[in-house]
Amino acid sequence: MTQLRVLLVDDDPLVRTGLSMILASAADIEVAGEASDGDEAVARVRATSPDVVIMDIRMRRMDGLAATRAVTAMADPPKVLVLTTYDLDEYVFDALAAGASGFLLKEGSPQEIIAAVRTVAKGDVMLSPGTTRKLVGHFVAARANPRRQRALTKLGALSEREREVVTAVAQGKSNADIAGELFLSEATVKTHITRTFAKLDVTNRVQLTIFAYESGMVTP
Amino acid sequence: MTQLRVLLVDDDPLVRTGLSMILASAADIEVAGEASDGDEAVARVRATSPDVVIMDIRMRRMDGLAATRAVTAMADPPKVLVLTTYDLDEYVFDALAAGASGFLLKEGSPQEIIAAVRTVAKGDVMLSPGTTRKLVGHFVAARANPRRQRALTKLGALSEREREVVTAVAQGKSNADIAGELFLSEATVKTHITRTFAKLDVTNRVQLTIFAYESGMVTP
DNA sequence: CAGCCGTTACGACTTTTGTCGTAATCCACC
DNA sequence: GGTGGATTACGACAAAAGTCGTAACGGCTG
Repeated sequence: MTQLRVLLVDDDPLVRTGLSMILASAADIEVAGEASDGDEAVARVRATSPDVVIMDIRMRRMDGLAATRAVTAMADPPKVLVLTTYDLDEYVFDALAAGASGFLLKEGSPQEIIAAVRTVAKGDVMLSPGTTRKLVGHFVAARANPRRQRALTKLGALSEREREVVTAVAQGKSNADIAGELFLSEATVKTHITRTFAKLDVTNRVQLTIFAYESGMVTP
Repeated sequence: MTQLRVLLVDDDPLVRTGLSMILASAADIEVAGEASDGDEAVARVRATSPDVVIMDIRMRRMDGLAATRAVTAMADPPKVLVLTTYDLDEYVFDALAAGASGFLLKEGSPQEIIAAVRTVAKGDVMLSPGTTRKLVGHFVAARANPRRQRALTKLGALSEREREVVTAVAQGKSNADIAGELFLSEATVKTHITRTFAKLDVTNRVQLTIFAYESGMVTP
């Protein structure tokens, strides 16, 4: 097994030194380089292709988020471990979206830091308990929200044909479009639509579209 | 610190015995009871109010998901640790939505099982690396999808007024409604809307609504 | 300061959407 | 075997949405 090569990116030399010393104590980890801002980080990644990048989120010049995006967009990208001061930072979700594999609290113990590097290196995600909870919360909220539940029960009231029509409406199609697609007259399409208005308790096709989105019938 | 009281729910007595023996080896954990199906589980929770319920997901009678929902809906609910055979089971997300705090693989080591109980007992979420990755993947997919990105750039082209109008449209309001709300004539509202059609590259208000949802301007 | 662009504003006209009354068809249940 | 409810179907009419031409106003720039 070869060494895990790590690139440190932080505009504070002290932080870099600290991390460097901590990582040096792990036999399987090697510091492959350092950078003090985002632009430099991208260049160093290109030059040294490390396994893991430890990236401060707040930096001058290109910020950590942009740098994370840039780095993870490269071919055969390294894993990015984001360095934050506070857990539950608002940046956390943005960082995940930017391609980060995990977070490192600046006050983390040496063991935690080393463990985090190993975790992301092997392809796992390293989240704090709080972040995980928040992520689950997001997910659950999106799926369990009461409006969605109500929407789902109503959905059962629709016939097959009506569901087809609703789906088409929710894609922004005109009645004429839908009629052509389903081989109906426009008049019939309208009947179907009006019936769904009553069943779903809405008054126009925009509200029908909103319903379709809330129920998960169609998705963004 | 008092003992962590655990209720075991599995229709296989052997599994219950195994778990019971493993948990007995932890000084801070005590098995408060056992149940062999969902209905019984709900009754035992009510009777013994445990801190943690270890719940098999596949059971006769009331299944584990329904039981999880029932249990977490109670007042001062216990944490539910779901017992699954395979990681990345499809049930995983349903279980989270049902209120589970974590998952336990049936092949987990005794230490892992004990650690999981302690983790959920203190309010943290216990996910396997694979599940966490999947969850993050979901989240990232929802936020980083290219359509959303395109939508966001177009959003910048709208004036303040236009954004107000679009938001109102995407809530299913009629032009007359919007005119009243913003103190405009209906004609003016129409002008604004038509202008946004051009800017956002859509042809009717349903598509405008779809845009608003995709861009995150309004959410379900 | 004149000219220009973008925003806000309006009304007349056209097109699309939505309502209503009506009817044929199918299926379940008496 | 028929009766009633749900589904699918249509057209005529009313209402809303959308188009177009036009114009006032503010700010910015040459």
